[in-house]
Amino acid sequence: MHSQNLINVISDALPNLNKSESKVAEVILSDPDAATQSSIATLAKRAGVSEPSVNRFCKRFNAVGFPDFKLKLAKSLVSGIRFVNRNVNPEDGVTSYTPKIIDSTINNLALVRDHISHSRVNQVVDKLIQAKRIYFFGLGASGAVARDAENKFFRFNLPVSCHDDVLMQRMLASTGTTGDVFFIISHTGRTKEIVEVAEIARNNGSTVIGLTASNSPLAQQSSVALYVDVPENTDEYMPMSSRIVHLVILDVLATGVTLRRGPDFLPHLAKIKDSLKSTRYASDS
Amino acid sequence: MHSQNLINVISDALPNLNKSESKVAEVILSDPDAATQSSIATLAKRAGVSEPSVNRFCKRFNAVGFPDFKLKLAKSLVSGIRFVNRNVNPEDGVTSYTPKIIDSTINNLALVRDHISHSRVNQVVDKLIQAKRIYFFGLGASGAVARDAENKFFRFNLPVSCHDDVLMQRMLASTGTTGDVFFIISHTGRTKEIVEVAEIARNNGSTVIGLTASNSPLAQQSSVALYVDVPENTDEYMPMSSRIVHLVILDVLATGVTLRRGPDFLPHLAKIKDSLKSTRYASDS
DNA sequence: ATTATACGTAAAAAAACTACTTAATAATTG
DNA sequence: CAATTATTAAGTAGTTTTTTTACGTATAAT
Repeated sequence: MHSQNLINVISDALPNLNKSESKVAEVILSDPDAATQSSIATLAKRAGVSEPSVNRFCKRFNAVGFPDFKLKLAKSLVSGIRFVNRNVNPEDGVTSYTPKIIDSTINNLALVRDHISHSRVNQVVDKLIQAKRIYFFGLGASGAVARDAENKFFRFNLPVSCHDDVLMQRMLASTGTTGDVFFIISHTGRTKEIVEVAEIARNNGSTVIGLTASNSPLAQQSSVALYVDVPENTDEYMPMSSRIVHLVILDVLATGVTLRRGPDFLPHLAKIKDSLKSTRYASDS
Repeated sequence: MHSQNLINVISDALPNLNKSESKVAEVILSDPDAATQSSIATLAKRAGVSEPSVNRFCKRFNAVGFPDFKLKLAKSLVSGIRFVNRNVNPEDGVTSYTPKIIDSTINNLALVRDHISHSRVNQVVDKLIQAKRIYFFGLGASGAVARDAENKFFRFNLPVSCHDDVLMQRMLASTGTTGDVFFIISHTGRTKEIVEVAEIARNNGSTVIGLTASNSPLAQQSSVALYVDVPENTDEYMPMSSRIVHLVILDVLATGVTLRRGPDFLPHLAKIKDSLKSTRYASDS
């Protein structure tokens, strides 16, 4: 898998290490940040081992040598530290909670960037390209995401609509046919109503795309599912950021569709953009 | 300023660098990842400068020396913010456009994190706390943002609504009074209709909060304006990401309000969360 | 013309690595 | 079961690479 955290890898391997290697591991784990800044000699001395032992240690963990190891260690420190200990707490002022929330969102996006299945994205783009009609469904916060998606996809000259009303969703799903794509957005993927809607749509031969958590009932009911597993918020002050990840994935999909349509399609997009010009005050730049 | 990303720092400093320094900067920016893995000699050669020049370059950017610089560079690469001189182009496949779009979004978020005015955020939180009623207004893509905001803020036990219909907005603005807060979201801040609505609301003694571009007519009409200046997309394939930035800022504001309300308010939020439980399939974990 | 700044050369210092040796442990056989 | 032999682990010393420093030259600015 993509860049596993080096620190975790080391502490996992701890029991399988031999004497001097575990000494080195101990020192590194006790203060990883210091390790990234010390020379091989310093580290060897602190661990009470020889320099080549440290070097061998590095190579065991798939590094080219000591400097390369330090680099990898430093990298895993950044992503690690930002996850831990960056929760919002009641004492925080604007200066702390503002960057914390933004950083947490950034982190989630970075996670998705590294873990999303490109082949799945491609499959979804395929389905969207072939669609005769697209429905975007979501409830609550995902309703707003569906709304945004509608606003993006209508540009493709396709019948597109979005619905956040359970009854409407159910009725549309039951009248769907082959060629219809139901794009269903749900953070948990466990809302009964929405899973049922997915099932109804599928039974009618429509394509169901699920943007949701892996291993969720919705993911199982989907023809193609895009997994977004944003770490659960243990922190009550931290806002839910799966919405944002969903939006960005829809951006990715829209781009995929645009690219597939080819350069002949660009003038159409430009026309839509221009249509807004007269509604605006001229820019002073 | 908040721990600015080293890569951004370098590209910001680019115009102030002298000949050989800018050569070094060019090489590093063109492929930062490669830079972290090369020796000072390799880098110097590639930049066409001497080794001490590279060393001086490092020190200029507050590093102890070359190795330390490489470390810091590596760290800033992970923190998510990759250097995005990388536009989407027609030849891109999923594997390229997916990370490009996500990276660009991350980049914009990092920019806002580093440039947003904390005192303004505080002022807006003040206004929201004092509000007797909040209206979220937006058109087009910002309509979806307003929708999301409504979904977030209704939890505060306040009359909250969102509107993306110009006529509705106009009527509500004209009936607004002191104690009403009109939260107006607009990427450009130049849409005539929405600027007029802001003016009407203000003339009636309501508070107008603008989430929009600086130096825009809407910003001028607002009681308090939060500036979001996302760099213009020269690239036609790159989606507009100000929406996402707006959403995250609304997350920040909601958190600000929650914190201001104090811990007594948490049970209320928990109750809302619990109310959804029965609508879901049990989690298998 | 003089001073300051920018850049490079060359040599010294530091750091990292390699090859080789010794020690410790495990396995095998008399 | 002890002794010998493999086998693995760790260390020493020396080599190579890398980085830094000190100094000198060139170029630009005053």
